[in-house]
Amino acid sequence: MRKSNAETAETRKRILSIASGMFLRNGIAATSIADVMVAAGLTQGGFYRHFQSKEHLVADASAAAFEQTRAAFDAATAGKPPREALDLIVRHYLDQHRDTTLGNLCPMVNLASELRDADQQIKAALTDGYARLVKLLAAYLMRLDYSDYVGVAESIVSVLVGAVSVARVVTDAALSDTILRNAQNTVDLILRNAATGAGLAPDNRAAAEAQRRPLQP
Amino acid sequence: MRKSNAETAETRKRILSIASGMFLRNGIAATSIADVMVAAGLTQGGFYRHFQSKEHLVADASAAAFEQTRAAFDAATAGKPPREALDLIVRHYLDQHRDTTLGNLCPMVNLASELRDADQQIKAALTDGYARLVKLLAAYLMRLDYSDYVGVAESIVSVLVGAVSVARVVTDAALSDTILRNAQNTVDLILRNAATGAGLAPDNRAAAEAQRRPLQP
DNA sequence: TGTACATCAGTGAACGCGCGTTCACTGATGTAC
DNA sequence: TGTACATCAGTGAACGCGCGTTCACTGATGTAC
Repeated sequence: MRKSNAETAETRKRILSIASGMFLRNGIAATSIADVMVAAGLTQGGFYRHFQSKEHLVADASAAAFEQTRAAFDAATAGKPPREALDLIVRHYLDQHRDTTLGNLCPMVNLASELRDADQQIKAALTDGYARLVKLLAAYLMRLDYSDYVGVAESIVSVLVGAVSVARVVTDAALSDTILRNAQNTVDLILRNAATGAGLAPDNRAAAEAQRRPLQP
Repeated sequence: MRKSNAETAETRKRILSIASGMFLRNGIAATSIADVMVAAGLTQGGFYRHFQSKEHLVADASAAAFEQTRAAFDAATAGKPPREALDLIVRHYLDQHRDTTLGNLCPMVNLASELRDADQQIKAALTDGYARLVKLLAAYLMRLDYSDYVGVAESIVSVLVGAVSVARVVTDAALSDTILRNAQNTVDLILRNAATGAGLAPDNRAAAEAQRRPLQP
């Protein structure tokens, strides 16, 4: 029953994609290897022809999920003016709470606390994915002339991750909505008031200084 | 070997407190009933004299952890002027990343993704704890005359939760530090620029309007 | 191009382990008189 | 206050289950000649 090399590669990809979605939607501990393999139309024994262990799968699936999120944002915003692009990303990110499509689920929100004590390998994948996401935002912010564009990007991501995390755990749907709306307002406020390199309004000078705090306090 | 009623109540409290700390520090799935009971100086069989199930323990422990976080903030800030109190809370919250004392660990950060699909009972405990934390912040913000003080409090909590979540998962210590510093700056920026009811600087009028977006969009 | 052997994707059962939970039992505490 | 019985906190072993992983096996694919 050996499969051709092309088929094998595709099977691996299929397992990875299915696992990624199941991990994000249901959590890692709640998703067994057998669950994944059955969903992929295979039996659990075959898993180890493609991955060394569940941990390796988690690492690869996290990276894939991050890449998918990033790529979706990238595709949706390519060619758009930067401010509009940022708005789109923010809105899509906050939509995770309702729309649980694979492409719209970020591992940072959905797996963070479950992966807090995970392998270095797994955390490295998350770190890398996070850095890429920040980079994507930072590129737009740079074009909008923010002086500390990476810092602003990181701040925005913190707001997004925090809001969605909280919204997902809270039982009251109205409260979740409010939290997500407040997050959107906060991002707007950051974008309006963070320091830009050129054309600093006098009122923003102090904010600009604060934003530029030295790295070692 | 029956224990007196007073002793029994204290044993229950001890189990709860130990479990709370272990859940926050190591995660729920990684903490077994036996682990908790041994740490409490008992054997696992005795657990069920105090709690109906692990899920009940998780719900109670989450509530206890939230209450401890809130009480610690409350105690540390009582009597301080509101702006200073807010700064203290923010700094303490962000310190979770380094200082993993029980009183300094928030369930929202440390358990959120693990509890995403938990019992209604458990999520209700988290929702309640979150609401109390927001209320604490909102009380100070109200005294500082912010018009949407609850919204601003929720925004600040989102920033804090997000930043600590990300910082905990990222492998690069320097990156973690930067993220936490950016979060502090973001909170400062929010506090500087969110709309206040009285004495609105002309430059903040637009921000004030944006902040007051109607609840139903 | 064809042949012969090695490889290996996938199967399905089994293994071993840890975990939540149960249970019979013990003996000190609580309580009713 | 004292007595007699019921209660129940805590023990330690056992149960049952699900899970990650292993394994012997099958037969199609890859490869060396």
